[in-house]
Amino acid sequence: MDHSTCLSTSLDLNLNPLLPPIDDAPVLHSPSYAQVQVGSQLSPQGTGPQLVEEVNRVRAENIRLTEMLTVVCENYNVLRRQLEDYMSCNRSPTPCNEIAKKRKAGGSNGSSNNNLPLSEKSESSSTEEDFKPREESIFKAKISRVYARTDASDTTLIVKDGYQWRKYGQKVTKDNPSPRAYFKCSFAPSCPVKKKVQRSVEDQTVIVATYEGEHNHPQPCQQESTSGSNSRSRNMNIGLIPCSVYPNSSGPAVPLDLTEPKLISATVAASQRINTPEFQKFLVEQMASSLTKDPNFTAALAAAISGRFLNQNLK
DNA sequence: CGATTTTGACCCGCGC
DNA sequence: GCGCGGGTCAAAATCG
Repeated sequence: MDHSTCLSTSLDLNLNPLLPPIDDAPVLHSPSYAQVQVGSQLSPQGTGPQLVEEVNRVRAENIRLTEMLTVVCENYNVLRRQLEDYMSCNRSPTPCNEIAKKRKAGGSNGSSNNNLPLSEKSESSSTEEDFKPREESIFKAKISRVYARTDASDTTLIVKDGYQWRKYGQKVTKDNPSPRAYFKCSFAPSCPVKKKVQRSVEDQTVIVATYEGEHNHPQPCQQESTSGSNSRSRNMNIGLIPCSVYPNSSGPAVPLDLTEPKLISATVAASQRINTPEFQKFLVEQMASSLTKDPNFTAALAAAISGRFLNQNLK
């Protein structure tokens, strides 16, 4: 993605040149915005040295903002390359270990660790040492939370993450009246991933899905495989849409865009998806959204654009 | 009939 | 040692 693309498509500030200057804009204490107000109130007849000086200042501001945008886009490209590098580094099919998973030493089935799937048997052996340099970051990725908003009337605990799950238990926990559902990946025992799904205490329309472990296989689900209300595919959920991620930032582990657990746990699928136009567009939108939420940036950009309009009018 | 879900029972860690 | 609570098992039920 080049800079021009970024600049031309992503910054939807709703600035319409046909519209008159916004007078009821929120109070901004940015000096740039103050300059716009001064400039926009100048009458065409005001052609003194003061006006020339003002125009020059706005031009300089415009140039400065253009440079800022260039820097922002360059930073974006750098971050994107780093993300791609990270994805490719984690493309190894070796499943990562589950955190501190304690299997019963002698369970009711009398089994020992010999019954553990291969991915778990390696847990305490060399694998742990092999990944020691990156141990901390990987372990943080082992348990992740996804917040999905659903209908309050929807009683199903479904989080659309693209993987197929098999429910193996349900419990009502002490701190939450809503039942907690326990799922295993349908590829178990070869895939050790589990997830717990429960409605949020604060907001019943929000489902909190806690993932443990990482999938060692790509997403099995295809769109056409889930047609109808087949109960056996009820957990074969397709495509966690970014907007379904809980946007509230008050939570301790709100996954946003690139740290979204699905992307981390399914690095293979993610690394393929990152090159799709949809993902690129999503990244650009996220970037634009972050920028436009910054009042200083918005004010400065508005000043630059207004200055350009003013500049054109004076020509 | 096989795959999946449901749900009560059981296991086990932890705090007291 | 005991009770509590979260997590898991497994038989029965359900579904297509």
